[in-house]
Amino acid sequence: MNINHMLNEVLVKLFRNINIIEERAICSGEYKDVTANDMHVIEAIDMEGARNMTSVARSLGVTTGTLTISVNSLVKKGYVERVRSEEDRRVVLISLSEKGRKAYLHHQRFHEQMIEAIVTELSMEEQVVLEKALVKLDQFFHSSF
Amino acid sequence: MNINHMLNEVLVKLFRNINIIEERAICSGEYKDVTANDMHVIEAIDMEGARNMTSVARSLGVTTGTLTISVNSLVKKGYVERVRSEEDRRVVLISLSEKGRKAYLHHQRFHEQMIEAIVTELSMEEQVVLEKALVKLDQFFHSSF
DNA sequence: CAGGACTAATTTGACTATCAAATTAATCTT
DNA sequence: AAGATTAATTTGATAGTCAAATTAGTCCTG
Repeated sequence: MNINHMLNEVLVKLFRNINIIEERAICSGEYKDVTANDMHVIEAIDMEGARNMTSVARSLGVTTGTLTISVNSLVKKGYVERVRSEEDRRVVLISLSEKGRKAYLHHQRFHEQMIEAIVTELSMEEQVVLEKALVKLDQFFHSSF
Repeated sequence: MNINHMLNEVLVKLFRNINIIEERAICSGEYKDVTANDMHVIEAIDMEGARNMTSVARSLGVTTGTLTISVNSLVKKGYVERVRSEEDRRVVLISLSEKGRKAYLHHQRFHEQMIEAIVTELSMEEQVVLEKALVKLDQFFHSSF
């Protein structure tokens, strides 16, 4: 089996399962009520400061209407706080609650474990090659779409 | 910035955007009515022969109920054909129509271009390293979930 | 400074994807 | 032939998504 087939196979598998995999990782902890989508929103809001709906929606690549629904549920579950801006009362600022910040950090550990599992047993030179390949993949996506 | 952080960043980006990216690739062609999910079903049915619902559902990791809905829509759009098995009349065999096979091949080209973009400019030694890293990634997913 | 244009967010209506559980229909077993 | 099993579909519920309509607030211009 050549490298192209290998790569294709692994990438196809990732394409198909990446959400399922991440969902399982997210739900396997103490944060059973957090969906993969919820976690993406939590990651986008980020640890520090409060962001308005439009900018978070844009960085997630969804409409603000969609984000409103997601945030409704995250507020109800207690991960996110909603505050109307004082400067411009049209604007809604969203930020992570204490529980939200904890969930965020919990998920970061999943990412760290994943990276650890991959780079462990790879030499420095090999790590550099992997990085190079991933950057190429990223460029491919940016150039094509 | 160290290698772990870079790897994490690229992987997180992939995790977040991989479906959006593939969806755009699928819809950007002449097959505007094919969703990413539709394409996964088409890939699972495969070019040759007819497969029954249960086995396709299993290889997709969804329930047969879910697959029934997906196949309803694919049949309506003309990508998939449904035939009751003669040997066992409980069984439904699904296969790609001519249009379905064309869509499948069209999507394969996207995969090939992607692989090409990654492998190009990597030496043989580097390709071997990349393969090793991807096997690790795959193992991580299998062992953890 | 009032009316109109614009902007931010939410709501609404529609659709896709998903599951578990109930149902239907066919086959196998004893 | 009855009961158990199996394959697929249907049903009822939920999440995520968009486009378009709506609501509410701000800005601009005559």
